[in-house]
Amino acid sequence: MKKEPIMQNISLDTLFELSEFFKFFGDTTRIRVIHLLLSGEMSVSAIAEKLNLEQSVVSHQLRILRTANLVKPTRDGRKIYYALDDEHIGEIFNTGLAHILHKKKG
Amino acid sequence: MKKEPIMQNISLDTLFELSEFFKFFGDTTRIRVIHLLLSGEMSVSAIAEKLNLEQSVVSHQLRILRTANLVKPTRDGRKIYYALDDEHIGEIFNTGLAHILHKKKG
DNA sequence: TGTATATATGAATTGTTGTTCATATATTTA
DNA sequence: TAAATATATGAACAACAATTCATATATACA
Repeated sequence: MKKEPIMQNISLDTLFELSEFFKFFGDTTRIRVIHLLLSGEMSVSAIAEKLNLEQSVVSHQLRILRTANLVKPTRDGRKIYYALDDEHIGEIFNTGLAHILHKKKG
Repeated sequence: MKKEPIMQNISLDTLFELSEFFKFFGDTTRIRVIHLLLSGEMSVSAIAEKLNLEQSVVSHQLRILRTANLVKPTRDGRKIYYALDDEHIGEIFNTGLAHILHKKKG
């Protein structure tokens, strides 16, 4: 089933927000974090270790994602576990991924 | 029907390409151009006029989209008409838009 | 062939963004 | 309460990206 894209009237504001939203996916570090969290919540240190990144880098990027409500933190003792906040995120990730993989095949 | 995001093993390279891909949507000018082209092909000058942007701004951004094969040009006389090259683009645009609109409602 | 029109491009500038490093805050435990 | 651990944050720096302006190229037409 192929959906025809139908253009709606979308305000400048909404288009701006949309581009801002896509920006969150437009960085390698953040997309790797998002990818990791697709399999479940994880602590900051675990993310850093798994992705082989400095703790500070991960914290900075998590703050950006958290501020945008893409991830949400839960404290447990001194660890803070981050999880994806929105169900749509996986969908967007996968749609983009499908495109990339489709193009790879040619 | 809600799809559970299932994490696959994705190479670092692919994740990088994915973030690069999302970058194209992460700019107001480009997302406005993409939005416009969802309704069909359009010449450079028509895009510039419709979006109230300098011709040079539009050309620069079109080059970026063209290089990434997101749009394709067709010359007719001295006008060049640009169209979205990939069917996925509308899908990705709409998925992001759905997210934005969903959040607006709260 | 010269002029007008449509688009593309290069260089300079400016604004933005990611990382690094140092340090601060919060929590646990000795 | 002091030390250790986990995370967050601010400032500085470097890399990058978007716009502007000037100009180049390509096509059409008089």
